[in-house]
Amino acid sequence: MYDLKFIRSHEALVREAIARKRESADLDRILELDRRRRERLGEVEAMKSERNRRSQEIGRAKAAGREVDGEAAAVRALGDRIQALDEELRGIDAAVEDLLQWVPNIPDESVPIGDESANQVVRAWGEPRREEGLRDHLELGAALGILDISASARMSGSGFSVHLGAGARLQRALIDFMLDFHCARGFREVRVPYLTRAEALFGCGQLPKLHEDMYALPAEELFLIPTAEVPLTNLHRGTTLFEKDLPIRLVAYSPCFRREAGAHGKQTHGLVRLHQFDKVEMVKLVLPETGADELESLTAAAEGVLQALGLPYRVVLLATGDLSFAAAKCYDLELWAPGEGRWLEVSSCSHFTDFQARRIGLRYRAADGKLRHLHTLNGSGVALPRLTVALLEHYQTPQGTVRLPEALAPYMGGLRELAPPAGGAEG
RNA sequence: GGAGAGGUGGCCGAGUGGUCGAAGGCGGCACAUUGCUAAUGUGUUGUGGGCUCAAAAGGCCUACCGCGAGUUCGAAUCUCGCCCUCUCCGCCA
Repeated sequence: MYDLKFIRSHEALVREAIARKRESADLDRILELDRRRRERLGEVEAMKSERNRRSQEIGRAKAAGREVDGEAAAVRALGDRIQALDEELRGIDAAVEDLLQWVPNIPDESVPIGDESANQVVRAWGEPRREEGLRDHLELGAALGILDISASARMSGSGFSVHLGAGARLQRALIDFMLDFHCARGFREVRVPYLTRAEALFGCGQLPKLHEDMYALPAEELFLIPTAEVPLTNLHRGTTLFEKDLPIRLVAYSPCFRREAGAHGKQTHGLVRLHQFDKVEMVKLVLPETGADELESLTAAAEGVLQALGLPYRVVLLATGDLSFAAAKCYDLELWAPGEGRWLEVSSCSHFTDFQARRIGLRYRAADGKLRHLHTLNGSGVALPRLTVALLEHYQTPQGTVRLPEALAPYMGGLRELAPPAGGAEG
């Protein structure tokens, strides 16, 4: 969130950002309210100054034994007028606050302008399999006895999944593998709450915009997290860090909960879009001047996972219209899913500049002694269900088995291949 | 869930109606001094907002002692609500 001072002095930039991100923040109204606010503020502060001065005089007069009733009554009247003005001011502040929440982050200069069609594939890795007759993950999962979507549907409805046997272990193995992978590269493992308050979500920019996508527990005033980004980014909420403590690189596993309101359709079958899914998430808190580089290395970290698993992917630089509300720049990582015959987004690596830091109250004391907001970044490293889709579909063999990447062997108890259950027994 | 205690500046910790943005200490910074990255001395050191200034510096004003209301001429200090922490009891994976 930007403050009024910034918006006042960067009006054109903000106006452009709103348009390019296809947001609808009412900048004119904000600027008008800002003018009114400063006008009123000047008045009320002058009156407060007077009240303070006269109150002190009353104190001195009383100490000297003089009578003060008349003056006290006069100051009281002044106080009443202050109260009325303050109330008006509070109203203006609240209105401005409401409007400010809808002002999006400004896209970085390197971000292509336009809608989804302006997204740029910046690089690709690996050879996508494109033969005919490849099975999709649902067929493979059923044949191998490791995935049962209808079982989850019976108890929870659509948008959930049940993994069985080696399939369940595969999920656990992937989580462990990814956590180890990132920890070995300087990220600190964190275990986080899966329920947070609205403030934490607001800080990340999930609220107010994505309210409809959130699972809420009204009785507790808590929300199920849509991603571990929320607890990780809020880890140091409201504190002042020292420059020497930065960068802070965090990684956490968490389940993620999303209502995905209105998202049901043909491209969401199987594990492609779920209400609950597992994800390993990275978050960085960094110095502003290193933000751009940190985004590149963050993206590289997520790519590292995919490379270690030998899965073909491509990196997409999102255009302004596709960029999320709080992001200034974002790379999506997409895995090739041969059975689906399409690319699936498994990671989103974003640089939020100081947008989240302002909302969360994340500052650091710079070497020159000044307080500044730091920069936040996050990236999936990576999301499990679609990774599973790509893995099953990519490593399927003509024999109906699925080979497992060598990197997972230690996490699978040495198992190197998923095979259909023998004699119809359960896997 | 019940009973009690408490939340003050980067940290520790005083402060129960006025001159308190807040003693003292630690830490930080500057200078001085000492035969050296130690010790000592002196000074300095919060944040947000508004106005002023071409800008910066500076200056003036205002707000902030967990959060929000209230009492009062005047609130860190009194009252109410909320949040959080700690201790004891209960419950519990």
